[in-house]
Amino acid sequence: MRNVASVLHLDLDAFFAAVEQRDKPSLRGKPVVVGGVGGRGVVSTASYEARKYGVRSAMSTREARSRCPHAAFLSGRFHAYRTASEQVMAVLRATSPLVEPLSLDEAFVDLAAAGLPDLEVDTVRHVAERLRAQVAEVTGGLTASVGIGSSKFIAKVASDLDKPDGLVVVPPGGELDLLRPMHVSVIPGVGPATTERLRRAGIHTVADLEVISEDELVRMLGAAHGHGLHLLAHAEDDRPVVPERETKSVSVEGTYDTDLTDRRLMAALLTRQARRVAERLRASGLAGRTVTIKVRLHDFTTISRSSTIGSPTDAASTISRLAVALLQDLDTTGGVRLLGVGVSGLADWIQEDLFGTTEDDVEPEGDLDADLDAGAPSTAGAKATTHTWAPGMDVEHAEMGRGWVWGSGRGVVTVRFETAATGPGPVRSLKADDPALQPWRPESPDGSTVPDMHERHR
DNA sequence: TCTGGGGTCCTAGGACCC
DNA sequence: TCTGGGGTCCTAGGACCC
Repeated sequence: MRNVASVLHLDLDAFFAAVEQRDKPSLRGKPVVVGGVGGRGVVSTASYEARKYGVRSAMSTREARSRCPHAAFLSGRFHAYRTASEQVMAVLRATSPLVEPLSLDEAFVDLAAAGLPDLEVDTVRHVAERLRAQVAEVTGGLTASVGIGSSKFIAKVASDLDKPDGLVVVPPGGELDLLRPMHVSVIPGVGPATTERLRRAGIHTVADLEVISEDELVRMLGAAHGHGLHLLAHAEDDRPVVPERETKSVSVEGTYDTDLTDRRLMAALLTRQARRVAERLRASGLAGRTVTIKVRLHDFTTISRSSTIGSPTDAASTISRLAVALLQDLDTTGGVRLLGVGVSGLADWIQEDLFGTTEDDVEPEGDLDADLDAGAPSTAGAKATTHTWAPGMDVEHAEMGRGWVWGSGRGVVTVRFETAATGPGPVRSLKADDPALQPWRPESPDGSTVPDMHERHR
């Protein structure tokens, strides 16, 4: 917690529904529900007109229809939402370099990094009013609710206090007075399960929580959660605003309108999902070692199975083969309502098989593999070297100029390049004799660090 | 015909290594 | 023959968030 109100939280009001109303005037002033429109869909966002009828996020669309039959039910246009979101984030970033998006419609802004003359309440309030006006201007009239406080927690609570289209600044020193009467569920991380456990212990408000010892909370909720809750109950929150967060996993899942019973169909659906995961991994320059499938049975019990391979992959064929194999071990009698595939254990580099022995559905637009094959050193600037290792042999990294080659196993080498054209990133589809090809430089300042991966092969 | 999709973080147990 | 801990990795499940 800071001694000034310098953390801002901005939340776009009923965002998806508001974009629809903006783009289709006939929907303005009317109830609009955006979400899954299929038999098993749920509400993503309800306009304020629809909320009057009790329609809420995460409610099943069926229930929303029964509560508000005359609403417009829309499945959503994510491209439009992303565009609007990017416009808003650009406005925020023009105010401070420290902007942390939480989703398409929400972000924290660190005003301490905004270069303001001071961080007095009046000053930050003016900044917020200006931001809200700019948001409306660049998005064609979308409104946002803003909260400002001495921490993320307080800013987020504050932005909720005067929705929609509101602005609340919590002056430093006023945090506990604000929180004490509130229900424990205002604390981030306190969901239905935690609320129920606390309720059984007679704890309902933040004030109730405040007088419980940390030890007691840790006993009740576990180390991490108990400790975190104890801090937040005392309004102690030093979490920084972090602009970039590393992706940890990529997944695709789907719920089907009728339960699946045909295993061949399930395998085909997993394969299609694996392809989409692979596409997204490649688009982000990522690859991962752990493939996980998720299976939700007819009775809503959810099962996951994972398997981890020796080196990261972004190949649809590898991901789908592992996914389908994981499914084989599962009993799905009774039917499956959801299937999903995910990849985690991500690295931002890729292992190539130089000898072309894998079934890979990657279409190499250039033929980096072939050029590196058989020890053929490639090219200008890159000077790639090929090594062949015997099974079980220790593999060490080999420095090549300012770049690196890694490898493990027989005949497999991992190469990471960067090009003048694309900047850092995997460039597997580039021809090896492309003059733009430069060896990738390790990111550590002294150039001596190699990824952890290496340790595993020794 | 209750209960989405994309994520993050935590826990607990077992394997394995030193 | 018995008896350790500590650390890391992997797996499965659960809570939570938007």
